[in-house]
Amino acid sequence: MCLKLLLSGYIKYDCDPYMGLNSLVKRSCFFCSYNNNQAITALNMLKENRNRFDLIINDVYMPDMDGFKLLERVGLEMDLPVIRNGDPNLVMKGITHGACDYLVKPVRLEELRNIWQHVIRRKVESKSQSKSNHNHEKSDQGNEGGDQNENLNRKRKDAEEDDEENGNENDDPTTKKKPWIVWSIGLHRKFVAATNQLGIEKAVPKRILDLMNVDGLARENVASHLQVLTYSLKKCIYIYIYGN
DNA sequence: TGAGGAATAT
DNA sequence: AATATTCCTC
Repeated sequence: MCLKLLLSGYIKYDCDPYMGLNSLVKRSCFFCSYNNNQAITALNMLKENRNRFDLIINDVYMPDMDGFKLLERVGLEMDLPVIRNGDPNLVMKGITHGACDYLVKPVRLEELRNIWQHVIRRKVESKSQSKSNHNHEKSDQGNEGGDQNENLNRKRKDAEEDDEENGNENDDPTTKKKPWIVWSIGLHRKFVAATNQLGIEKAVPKRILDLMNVDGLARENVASHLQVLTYSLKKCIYIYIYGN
């Protein structure tokens, strides 16, 4: 059995090894399609391939549409499980809007396996209802009867917030060494906010840097980050169009 | 000169 | 892998 998963959201932070989700997806035998970080694209993909996806994981933060709007429309027009992936503080809002589960990054293999089981069961049930039951071939992990019945409380404490503002107390002008910038979630959010505000045309390192207004951040840092994101985006679009 | 961006290095 | 640095172009 092959499940189709639509990952929708900011590419790097949802799909790439930075968060470990990509490798987990592969290890879980998902077939995975990506789209870019535009909710409207995700919606179009879903409409064109109504029966192509079994599961949707989408991110809370999407620039062109309120991510919750996507959630509502998917829930109204299609019968698909949607999993939110993002800010734990928005979990309740996601659930009231129709999400059936949520993930908090970084995602662990165990969590993804539970979802996998859940989706398999749902798929098998619907198939056996419409027709005589099929035998599904092996599922990779035996995973004895763990009750995965709607465990909606899956909270994980991650000290992922709070990042920049790391004082750099010793900003001694004589010995200025460039700090190693870590693109934490918070810093990345600033980047995304600045990028969205600028628009695709004007989102160049200098302007992004100015808007972010982060102490110690250099234009080169933003340029490097931007390059990686752009590369990831292209790669994911390529995979979506041409396959792996 | 300075900036953007691909290539390359760490 | 994640980020920095180099290098070429405009």
